[in-house]
Amino acid sequence: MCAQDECHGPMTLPAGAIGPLNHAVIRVGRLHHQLATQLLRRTGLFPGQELVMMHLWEHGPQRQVDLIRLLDSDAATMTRTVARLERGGFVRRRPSPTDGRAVIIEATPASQALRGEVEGLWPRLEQLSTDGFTEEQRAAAIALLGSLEQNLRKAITEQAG
Amino acid sequence: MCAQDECHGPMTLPAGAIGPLNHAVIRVGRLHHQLATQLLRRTGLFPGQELVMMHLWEHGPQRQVDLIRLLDSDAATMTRTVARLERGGFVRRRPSPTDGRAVIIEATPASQALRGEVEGLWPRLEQLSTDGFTEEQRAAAIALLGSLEQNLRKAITEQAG
DNA sequence: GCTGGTTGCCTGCTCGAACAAGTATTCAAG
DNA sequence: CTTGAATACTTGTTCGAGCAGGCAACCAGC
Repeated sequence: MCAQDECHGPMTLPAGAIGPLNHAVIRVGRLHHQLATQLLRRTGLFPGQELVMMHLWEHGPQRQVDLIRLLDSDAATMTRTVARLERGGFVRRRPSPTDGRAVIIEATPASQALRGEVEGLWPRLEQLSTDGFTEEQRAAAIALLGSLEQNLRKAITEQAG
Repeated sequence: MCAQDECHGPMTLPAGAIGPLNHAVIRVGRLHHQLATQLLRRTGLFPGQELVMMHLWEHGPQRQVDLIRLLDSDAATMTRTVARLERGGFVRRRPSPTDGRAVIIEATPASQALRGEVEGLWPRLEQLSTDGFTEEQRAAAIALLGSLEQNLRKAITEQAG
C-alpha cells in the first residue's frame, strides 16, 4: 500500500524529543503501511502495485504518464513498477498508435483473478483501523487528517517554491 | 471507456475505491515524510539518520543492537545507516571492550554542530502541520492518531500471531 | 574441556522513493 | 521547413525497508 507512498521509515524515537504529533503521524503511517503490506502479500503484489492495478481494472488501458499523475508518483518509479508487474504477468505494454513517445499499459486477463481480493483489502483495512469508532469519530478522523494534509501540502509547496 | 489512448482527461483518484480514511492516512504519512526530508536536507542527513544521531547525542555511545531496539528498526538497515553516517563523519565505530561481537557507536564532536538544527526541526514540523489549529484540535489530532495506532497495532499482532 | 543454542553483526537480494541525466518524439513558433 | 521547447519514457544513482542466510563471539548445559 502505501500507495507508494507512505513509505516512510520506521524508526520512532522518544515521543518527547520529536513531539507527540510527529510521533503519532510517523507511527500511524508506518503501521498502516505494514498492515496493508501484510494483507497484500497473499496476492503476490507489493505496496504501490495494487493501486496501479486497481486503476487499470477500473479505467482500462492507460499511458504511463496518466498513471503517474493519478497516483502522484514518479516517472522513474512507475517505469520500474510497471516493469515488475509485466514480469509478474499482471500487465502488458504496447506502444501507442498515435504517439510514438507513449506506452499503453493494460491489465492482463489473468490479473482479473486478483481483482476481488485486492479490492476487498481496503474496506477491511479501514474497518480494522477504526475498530470501536463511532460514525462521528470516523468522520472526525477523516476531517482531521484532511486538515493535516492541507497544511503539509502548503508547507511543502512553500518550501519548494 | 477510454479504451484507446485518448484518455487524457482528469483522472479520478482511487480515493473512492480505497476508502477515504486509507486515502487520508496514506497521504498524510507521505507528505509528512516528504516535508521532514526537505527540512532535513540542509543538515546533510537522510530520514532515519537523524533519529540515530538524536539518540546518540542524548544517551551517549550505544551498541548497534541498542539503537535497533530503541528505534524499532532492523539490524541490516542499521548496519547500513551507521556505515553512511560514518562515511559522513557524523559517527565513529569502535569495538566493545567487553563483548567481542558488539560494536559501539558514538557521535563525533563534529556532529555536535548539527544538533541544534536537527532538534529544532521537529517543533517546526509540528507547527507547520497544525497551522491554524486550536489547542483543542491539536490535542484531538494526537488522541485520534493514538486510537488509530492502537487499532492498527492490534490488527497487526493478530495477523502475525 | 565440549556441545548446542543465542546474540551481534554483516551481506545478499528485492522492493519503493526521489533526483539527475539522457533519448526520442511531438508540437508550436518563426 | 527549421529551430527550440515541451513531453514521454528510460536508466543510473543513492537512500531506507524488509527478509533470508551466514559467520563469529558469547553462554548455557554437561
